[in-house]
Amino acid sequence: MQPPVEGGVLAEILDGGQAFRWLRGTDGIWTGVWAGNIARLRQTSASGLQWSAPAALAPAVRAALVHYLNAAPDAGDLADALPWRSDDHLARCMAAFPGLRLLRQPFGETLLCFLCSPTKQIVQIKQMVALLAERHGAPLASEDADARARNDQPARHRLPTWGELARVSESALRACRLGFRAGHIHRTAQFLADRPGWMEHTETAPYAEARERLCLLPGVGEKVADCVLLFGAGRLEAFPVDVWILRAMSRHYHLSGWKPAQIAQFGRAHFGRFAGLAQQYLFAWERQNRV
DNA sequence: TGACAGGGGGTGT
DNA sequence: ACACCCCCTGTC
Repeated sequence: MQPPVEGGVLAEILDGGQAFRWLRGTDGIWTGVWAGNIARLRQTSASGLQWSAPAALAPAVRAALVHYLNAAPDAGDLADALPWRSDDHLARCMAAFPGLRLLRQPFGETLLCFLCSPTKQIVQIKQMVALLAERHGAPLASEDADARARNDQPARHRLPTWGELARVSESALRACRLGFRAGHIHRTAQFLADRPGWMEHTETAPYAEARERLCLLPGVGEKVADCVLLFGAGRLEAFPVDVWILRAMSRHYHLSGWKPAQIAQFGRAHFGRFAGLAQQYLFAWERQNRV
């Protein structure tokens, strides 16, 4: 596989707020689950990456992983197309996180994870989705039950589908430490159950239409909609504005006092077609240099 | 080791 | 502007 990253950038990609289902073992190996896939990733050198998967699914996981990590050889071209030549702060962010990239996660799973995200930090979001998977998601078919028993490890589960979530009570969701997010997820599941094909249509609709449709869902506002489109649908024009981006734009672009919607519009205009990638660099830099 | 605030990557009213 | 829900974290 094409070496995707350098240094600590792998952690920023897997555990920096795009995805919530990667865990780092004490040995430094990352284990992640998405859709029916499970993979282990290890940084072997400054820019080398090693992966493994259960033997039965290794060929499928290899293909899925290349797509998921956005690791095609031309992935770097996207970053080069950003206006770093005329934007000193962006250039600085890009230099600090060489090889940073946007994941291509399953659309429905991304929606579920970001419905869990409001006013929560990464550790807590990971805890919620882990409970959702464990209690309401199907066990991964590929895992070797005997090996699990020997290691005394619990089975890994995929996240529940929206069809599965539609059959889970709100109180059962609340028991997954979701707080007020349980109602949002419950009502979104009912909404989707009543509208077959709604998600598929939304995933493939033009950006503006897809964003409007997502905002119809309970608990989805402009920020969450943009995260779902950016991390779960490959829409690089999406520019999620959270408190970190608000802070970054205030500090480095002299836009203090601007409202999130204005910042989003500015971001798309200033950074161009791949504004969402620029957002990810700014976000990573701001979070690393938090006060 | 344990109790106790404080605040959190947003949305909806 | 404020409630929503409650878990993590820092502090005593």
